[in-house]
Amino acid sequence: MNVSRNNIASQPDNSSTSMSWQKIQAELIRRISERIWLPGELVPREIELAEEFGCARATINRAMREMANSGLLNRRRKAGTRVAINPVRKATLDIPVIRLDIESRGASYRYLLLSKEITTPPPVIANRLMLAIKTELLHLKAVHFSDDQPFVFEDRWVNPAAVPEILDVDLENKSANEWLVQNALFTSGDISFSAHNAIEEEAEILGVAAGAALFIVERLTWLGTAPITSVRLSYSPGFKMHTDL
Amino acid sequence: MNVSRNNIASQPDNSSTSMSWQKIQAELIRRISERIWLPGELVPREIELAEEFGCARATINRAMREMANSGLLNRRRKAGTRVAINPVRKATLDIPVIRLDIESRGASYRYLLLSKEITTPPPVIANRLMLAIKTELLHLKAVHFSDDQPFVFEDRWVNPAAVPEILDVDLENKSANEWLVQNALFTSGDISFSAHNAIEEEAEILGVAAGAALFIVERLTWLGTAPITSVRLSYSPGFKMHTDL
DNA sequence: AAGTGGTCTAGACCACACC
DNA sequence: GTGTGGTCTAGACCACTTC
Repeated sequence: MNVSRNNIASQPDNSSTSMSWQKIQAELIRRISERIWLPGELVPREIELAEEFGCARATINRAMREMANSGLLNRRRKAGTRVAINPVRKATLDIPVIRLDIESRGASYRYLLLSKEITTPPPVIANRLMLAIKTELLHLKAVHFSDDQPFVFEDRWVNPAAVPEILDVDLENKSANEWLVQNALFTSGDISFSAHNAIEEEAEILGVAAGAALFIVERLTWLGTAPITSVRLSYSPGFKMHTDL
Repeated sequence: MNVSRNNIASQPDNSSTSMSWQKIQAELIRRISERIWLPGELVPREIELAEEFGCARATINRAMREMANSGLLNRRRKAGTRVAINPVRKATLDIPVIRLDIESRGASYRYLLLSKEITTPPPVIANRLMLAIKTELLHLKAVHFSDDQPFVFEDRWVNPAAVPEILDVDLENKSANEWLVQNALFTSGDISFSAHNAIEEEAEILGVAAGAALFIVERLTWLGTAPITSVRLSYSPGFKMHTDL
């Protein structure tokens, strides 16, 4: 049964391609951005739009569901779908392995383990990980170089109870960053970004003046209810984290 | 080799709920995180999984499509689906209106427009916006206060050709940030985050010492091929941008 | 109680990439 | 050519929320 799925005005007819939901989404976005549908306004029901576009309700649902995910629409059962009043744009940041991040910028990668010891963490770290203060953790410090320039200083605490294998890994040659990404999938975590004036240790390691503005990433990851690792990355001045919207 | 999880007939219960694709996704994630499916390994085809789970192929597709979006799987037509070798975790950052950001932290919001003029931008701004250097733009400087403390300094260039209405807006009382979010949906853009030592102007406006580490957000937005605005936000020391993974 | 979105199904066709 | 994922359909049932 061939479906003549071509009715919205005079679309130059990609009826041969299966881009229907994306075209519908583009049209809905147009109606919002051109203020044909105003912020806060109730938009037609899925069934009505399906009739208008001559497609199945599932196709409309796909288009609108993704718009709701990206913050453009608010949808509630029974209450219907409304144009978001404050369209919260969501930016998606990739959190890559540092080596790949550096190499993708066309630079050479080198890694140096500065220290590795098993010890009890300071209270602030224990609290973040929700572990007893006397719990012994693996404490690592390392530098990642880009074209032989210090690029990022890594200060990491790992909970061996969550990933015991890490105690046997040769961390001189493979960074904990990379090993953990490949071997310890986490189920949840959080990340924060901030700026911070370099303290002496950071300045010395990164080869910059004390007080230089460093871009700081702090990340905490969990496997179920077990904390895996807490890491603080200090990026050399000049670093920018970039993404498209 | 089939696994006969004897679930096809005797689904314990959740047949009453419609959580099927999410449950399937959770099971697939379990197989990856417990290394039943190894990184780089080809996983069964959609049809095979549909048979195994006793569901339609579309349900498997929904589960796996979202896993591919979040970087856990790599999918290619004909080549099949593989477990990602370097699971690039993606963090989703909300980019809210500054006022709402401050208020959601439980603080009071105040806004002060420092300057507003129509002028030609410096070359670096014109280049970023891909406009001729002599194009006249609206240049705004403003501060957003949180509990009467300077929170972020906003330095913005707006292209009136893209949003002529902004010339008539009372920007003393409503920030360009908020007006643009509500009135000038963009179709694409990019954003970058970095750290930067406060120069004198920033230090004075934010009430901090020169050289303090500031968290910088630079954002550029487009409506189709027309540049809308380029903005640089300098956050007071102590600011952290946070998200869950 | 009723209306709306969320999800599922069984089948179909197609685009794309590998052969 | 051929196999895999990407998408679409028409219909169905259900969950959630508001009435």
